[in-house]
Amino acid sequence: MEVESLLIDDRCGMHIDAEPGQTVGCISNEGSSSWMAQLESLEGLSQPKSKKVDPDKLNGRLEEPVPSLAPSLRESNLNQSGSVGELLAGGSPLSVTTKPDFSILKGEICLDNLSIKELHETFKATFGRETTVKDKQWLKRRISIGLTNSCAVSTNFIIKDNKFAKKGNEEGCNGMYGSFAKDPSIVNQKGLPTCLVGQLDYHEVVPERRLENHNIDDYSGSDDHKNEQRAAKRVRKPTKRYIEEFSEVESKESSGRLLNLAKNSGHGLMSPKSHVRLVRNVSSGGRTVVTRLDSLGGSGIQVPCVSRVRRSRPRKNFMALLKFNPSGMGMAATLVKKALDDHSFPPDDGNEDRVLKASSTPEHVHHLFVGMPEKGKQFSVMSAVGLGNNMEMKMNSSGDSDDNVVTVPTSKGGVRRKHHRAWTLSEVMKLVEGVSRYGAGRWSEIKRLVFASYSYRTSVDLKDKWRNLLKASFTQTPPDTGMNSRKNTGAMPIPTPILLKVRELAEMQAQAPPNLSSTKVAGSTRKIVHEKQTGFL
DNA sequence: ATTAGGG
DNA sequence: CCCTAAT
Repeated sequence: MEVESLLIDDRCGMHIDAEPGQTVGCISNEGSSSWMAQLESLEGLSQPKSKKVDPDKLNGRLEEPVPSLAPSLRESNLNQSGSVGELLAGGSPLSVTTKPDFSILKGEICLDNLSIKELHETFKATFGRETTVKDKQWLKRRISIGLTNSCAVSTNFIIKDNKFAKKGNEEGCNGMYGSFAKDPSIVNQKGLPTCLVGQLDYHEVVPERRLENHNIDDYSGSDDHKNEQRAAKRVRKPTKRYIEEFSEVESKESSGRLLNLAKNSGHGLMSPKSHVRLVRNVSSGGRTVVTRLDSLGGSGIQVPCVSRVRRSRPRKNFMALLKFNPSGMGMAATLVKKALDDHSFPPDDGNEDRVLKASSTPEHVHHLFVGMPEKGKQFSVMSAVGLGNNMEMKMNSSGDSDDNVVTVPTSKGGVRRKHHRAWTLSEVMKLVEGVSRYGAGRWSEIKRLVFASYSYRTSVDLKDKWRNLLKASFTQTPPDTGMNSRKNTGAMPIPTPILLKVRELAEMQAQAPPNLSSTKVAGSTRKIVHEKQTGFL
């Protein structure tokens, strides 16, 4: 934390002196030339009098620093590993995969003043990938770290006692790297400056690491973790609830990406872009687990991304079986149940926020047979591959309480169930209309005829909603029951006219409850009901 | 499979 | 919304 704030401060302070439009902080790791260019430009930058450096000049001066820097490196045995010398001298392996567009990062780098959107842009410029995180603190921190690790630890900074400090202007590269060499605490076994090591890890310029699927987002890596811990406090493992929640949100925003991932990973053809943006973890089993960078606690950690699918109730008989042998099944039963919950695909649910479902398609699904000694039977359940990987986490992480009821905090204080779908006004109106047409109670009818397209509304839902509407209509319409407007529920208050209509229907149907006898005898229930109601409409 | 009602 | 009993 110290380091971070220090960095930000420095950056801000430093930037005040800098001319706008000037790249600050040696941002680019695009290639050797730019790297050196940045060093050079920074030299100028640190001097208040320096004016905007025009690109041409920069290029013209490119040659100069290289020779001067290289010798100094040799002297400080930094090039023992070879790669470092290469890295700094040219042909840098840096950013082989990642090609951030640092051009965006001109001028304003004082992260504190940036809006979320700007931070996003900066983030993209820094890491070459998008982010959906809206946490300003996190963004700033991440960008800060990114820039630092990138190569910002340039001529303007030296590292001393694990802390960054601004360096005098004309010290030159010698001084900088000299200090590295002199301070053993910041030089690792290979003699690499720790900041550079971090840089390597961070941008996975080392081929082997890339093969291990470490990438920008992967902070679970041990090495990265060490670096990370220095800047951010530890955070607890994400809970199941958190994971699910975030996954759902994310799935809406990046479902395309995820789909892309699923598709590409199967063919082993990841587009460069998606490679940068997505986090793919291929476990030893060869299973693909989608993970994502998370902002939990402000430090990036990798969190399994559970594909959200609208759950449907397990088959009744299945539940019955579970009940028959709740203890015998033990863990297995629970696991199976969870599998059902998370990976059963309803036949309908045609629209909205279900896109993700495609990413956990049957190919990733296999049948799991669970023996039932008592019954001498077997039954199969759907279980997604990869579930096993998450299973332990899913089970354990929910150690705190967890009654299997996933709730989500609302904008206000309260919490609400996970799979809640707020009733829209149009839905309510349709409901009312349906009731008026077919009568309250005929919910399967209404569902079929009016809510055919709303797959997520079951007849029971309609019924429940109607019940609520009734309550509301009799409650609220009179000059605001007792106190005015109950705490403004946050949910849309349902227009009074509709409520009135509801009450009308209710009162009317209370008087003339659908007498099955007559309707059945008459054989034209609908007509009767309809006629009665139209009179009031 | 539907409904009604309680939770 | 979920769950269950009663149809």
